[in-house]
Amino acid sequence: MNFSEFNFESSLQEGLDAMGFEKPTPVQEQAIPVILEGKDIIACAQTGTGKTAAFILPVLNKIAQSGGGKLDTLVLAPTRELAIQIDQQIQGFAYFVGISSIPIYGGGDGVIWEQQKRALEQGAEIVVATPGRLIALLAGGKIKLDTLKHLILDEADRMLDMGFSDDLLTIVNYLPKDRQTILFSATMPPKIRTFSKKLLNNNPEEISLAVGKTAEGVTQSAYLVYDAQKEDLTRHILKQKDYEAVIIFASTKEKVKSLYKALKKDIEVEAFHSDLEQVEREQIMSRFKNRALKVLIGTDIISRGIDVVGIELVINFDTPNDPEDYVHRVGRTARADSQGEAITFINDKDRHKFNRIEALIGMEIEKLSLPEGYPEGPSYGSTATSKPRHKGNSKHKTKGNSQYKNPEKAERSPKPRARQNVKEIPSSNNIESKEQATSIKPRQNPKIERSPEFQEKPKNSKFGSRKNVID
DNA sequence: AAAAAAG
Repeated sequence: MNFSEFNFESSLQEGLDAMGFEKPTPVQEQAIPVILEGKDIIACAQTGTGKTAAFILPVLNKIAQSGGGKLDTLVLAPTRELAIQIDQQIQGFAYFVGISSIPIYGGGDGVIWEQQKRALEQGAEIVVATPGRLIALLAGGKIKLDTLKHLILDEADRMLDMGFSDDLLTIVNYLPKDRQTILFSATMPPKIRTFSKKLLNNNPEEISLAVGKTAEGVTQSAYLVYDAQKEDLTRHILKQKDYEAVIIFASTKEKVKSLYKALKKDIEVEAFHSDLEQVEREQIMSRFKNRALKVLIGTDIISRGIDVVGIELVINFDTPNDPEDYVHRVGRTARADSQGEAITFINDKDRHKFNRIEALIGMEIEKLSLPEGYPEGPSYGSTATSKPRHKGNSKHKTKGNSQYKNPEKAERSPKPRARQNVKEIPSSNNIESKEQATSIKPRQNPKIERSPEFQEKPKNSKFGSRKNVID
């Protein structure tokens, strides 16, 4: 299969040639003909599969055929970063067909707001938006969507999880009934099905690609640790290699902030979460994408979709609450067939969460022994307060990052251990006392200082020779 | 149970 078989307009095909796009990914191969036909579509596909190109290429082709000049397509995304990124990718393709796209999202201190208003006045065929700001614009009559032909919902499951259901219905009320609706979702829970009935026409085409799978190029492993050991272990891991691009995920904004404060003393890191100013978010993301920043600590705001080429290591400082989030976090690495590493910290309370993750991805992830000199972490198969639990899922092991691998521990089936009743690390333990000392330090101002050299604009991806697996 | 998104 080759892109040329879709019979795109010559300008679009030339663009694809110029960008080095030859073979469509599976989701592109399945979705593009359906969208070209004009049918509504529900596509179950994960990030990293080339989703953006899958929906935008056929849409661009249709706009090019119609001559453009009118607002034609609305793309909705759950986070601002995702909206920005989708817009940039669209611009990369749209350039070749003389079509324009603008991003619409909140935050930004009025500056971004002004830019967005100006862009809207100039007009564009495609708008990529987060729901809140778009509704504000619609309500204020600043944007008209009555010429719209295509509605695309990206990460629909996430948007519903985030409580956007009502917002989406509000937006849809502003749209013509006679339109094509394209829904992408990483998962297909009943909630999405019910919801899609409200937005899509009677007989949408459904396509589904492998879901809940982590990329093959990712070496996954985990440590059983006490919370007090996590920070030190993070430092240890970061020292093992001269990593160029690492994301550390923590489960709350407060955890992200406190880990940031602790690590920034001797490592150049930034924190990424929704409490930051939008300009800071964009600057940090830009630095990270440009490799000016090597280590980023973030909440799940950056777990989905964010495409940074060449992330070598993902550390799950906290076990993700939602098994789907594990797949998404880990999916930040090993993109576009590259290699990557994912290490998850599991504390005593997170064991059941991790079991659910292993069930979702259908394999057991190797539990590594803590490095030399570290006190023993919690045991996996039992808790201090309950009877030892059997761990049924003794499936095949993943290949290990054998750096700290203790074969004896990795291979044996978990069983109650001599130390299993130790609830916390003994107070004589060095790590424990050191960690506690850091954790009771007074809060610092969460505002981040920026030096002027980091004020550069995001890199334009327009002419980048990016592969078609970005989304 | 927490994350994000409109001020």
